[in-house]
Amino acid sequence: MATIYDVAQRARVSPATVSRVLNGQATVDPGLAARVRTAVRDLNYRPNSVARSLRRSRTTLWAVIISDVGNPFFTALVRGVEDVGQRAGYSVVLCNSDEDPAKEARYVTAALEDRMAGVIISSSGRSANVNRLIEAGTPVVAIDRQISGTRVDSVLVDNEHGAELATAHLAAHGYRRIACITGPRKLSTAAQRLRGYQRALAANGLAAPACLVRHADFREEGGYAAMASLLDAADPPDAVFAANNLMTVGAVECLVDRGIGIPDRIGVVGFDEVPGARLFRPSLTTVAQPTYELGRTAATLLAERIAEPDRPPSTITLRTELKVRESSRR
Amino acid sequence: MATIYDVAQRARVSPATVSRVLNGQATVDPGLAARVRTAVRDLNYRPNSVARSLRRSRTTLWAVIISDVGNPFFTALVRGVEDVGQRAGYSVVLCNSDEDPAKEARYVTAALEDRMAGVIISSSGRSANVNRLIEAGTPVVAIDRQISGTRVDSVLVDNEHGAELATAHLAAHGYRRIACITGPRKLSTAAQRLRGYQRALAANGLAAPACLVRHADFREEGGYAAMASLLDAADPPDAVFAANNLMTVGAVECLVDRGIGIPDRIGVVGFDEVPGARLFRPSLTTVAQPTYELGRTAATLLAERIAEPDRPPSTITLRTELKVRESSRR
DNA sequence: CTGTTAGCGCGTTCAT
DNA sequence: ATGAACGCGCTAACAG
Repeated sequence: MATIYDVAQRARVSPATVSRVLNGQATVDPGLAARVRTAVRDLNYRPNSVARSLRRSRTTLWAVIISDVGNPFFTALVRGVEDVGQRAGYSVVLCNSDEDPAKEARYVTAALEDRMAGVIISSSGRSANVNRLIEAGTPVVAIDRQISGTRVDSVLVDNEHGAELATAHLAAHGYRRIACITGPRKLSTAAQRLRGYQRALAANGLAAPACLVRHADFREEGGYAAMASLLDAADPPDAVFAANNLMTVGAVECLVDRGIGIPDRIGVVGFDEVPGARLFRPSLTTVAQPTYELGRTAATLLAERIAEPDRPPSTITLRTELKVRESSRR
Repeated sequence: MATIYDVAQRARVSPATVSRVLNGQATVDPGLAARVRTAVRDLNYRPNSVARSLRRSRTTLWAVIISDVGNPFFTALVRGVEDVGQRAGYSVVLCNSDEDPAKEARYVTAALEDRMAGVIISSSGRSANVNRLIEAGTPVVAIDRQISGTRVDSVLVDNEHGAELATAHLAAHGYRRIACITGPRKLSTAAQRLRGYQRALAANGLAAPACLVRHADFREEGGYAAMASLLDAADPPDAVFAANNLMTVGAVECLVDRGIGIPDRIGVVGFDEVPGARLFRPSLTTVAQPTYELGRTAATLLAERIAEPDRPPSTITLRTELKVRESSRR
């Protein structure tokens, strides 16, 4: 593949002039510039961005580390990141950690070695990986999940408030034994949504026995198993709040399999919009998150931090919205 | 950030020795190797893979260019690519073209400039972009969609056969006016699935009037509109074969909105598994594709081509499977 | 087995 | 406004 020297030779100028024409910084004689552009076209020249990155000591790559590419929540988010990133001249490397801290660590290592311009991460728990990036001076933005004990730009949603609204809504519709299927203990989102649930119960004078709470894995299977376990308990619930989209699907599947009517025998509210929800009857009440916006915001924050590395970290919290549909009204 | 010279100085060896220890090619005196490893740890040294790539004239990045990150078909595929790629030492850059040839062209340019080690592409129609890659000597694998007029490694599924099975199945269950909602004319998958549909009709002695065929956009909205258009026609169908997953969802939504019973008034079969299908009653009959395997196979092929650039291109066709469920039996 | 040297392709001084 | 020379960090070739 042609190099800048080949172009220079063909255009009878120096490589420096070619570089100037291509990057449009300094002024170049129009005649020479035209010769250069012709030579570029003739040789089908593409600048080598590896050499460029080495010379400039910076790349145009962002890593987005998420825990599940199969979850529409994350793909919507990635789409938001990508749209903003591409506009700012960055390519996005999608890294799927599968909720596995070891895999996440490998991606962080790769981001470090590739000298990525920035990282957006929805971390699977511990702050160690994020700290490695910060120590190396790599711009980072935490998205969706909070990093405890580390000051870092973050884009979150009002998890506690959303969960509280969802639970209060169930209480307002006469449900009394409201269960909660939340996520892994280590994840901030799971903890915050559980807290919102508990606060709503307290505010409505309802008991919040531990036997109505399940910690699952934020996946469909986990939601199914948790729902089954709640139903098999001594005193089953009459409503359930599931703390993410896939677990909501699992829980509903379990109810359908057992022929338990929604919303009559059991009311259901899920956190985050559910894939395929439109096909399901009754339609599902959910706490909607601005997923695409989440990605856009994180990308914007990352671009700003790259431009201004020393400014203090900021946290942006986006609002959720309760979408009342049929699954929660009896 | 520390360089290989910093490490060499601290370990009192030459940079070349550090390189040898890190890459494990040549043999190095155990004592020196230990000193190097200590220095690496002390300085928290990370090799600069930009410099390495420049020196070696090759990178460890693959681009996967797909048309819709929001479609579970593509995310499953990407997951397969990524799993194989990571094992072979490659990171995967996910590029979402949104079915837009211009956006696809930009990603191809980026892949070229970044000297990516390889590209896996589900191209949105024309072969021009793929040809640019081939001319530049970049290893390419076409996935899901065939590239016409260009010899290139390809991983496809037996679209025509799958569509034929689906349509024949509807005919066998007594449906007589079977419609087809297929994709954009330019896409090989759309054309092949349409041909399979037509062949099955012919084999079963059924007419195949053009008024029963719709070309939509492979998205939910398109499926919905196409279904509506079929229902509003003079002589509506009693069954429909939808040529991809999202259009199936759209078509079913349309039927639900209009209160048209499935499978009694209209039988439904979709190509590719449908997101959220498990929640839907009646359950949907589909032509299942080995999506994850598709990705794995393409990645394997790409790795092989990188190792052996001059071997003749091969095409691998994976099998689909008809999953008979409730939506097609009356 | 180890060190010295050169160069991957580019952008950026510094002269002119 | 243009060109010559250097070096980003690394690894491969060669010498010792």
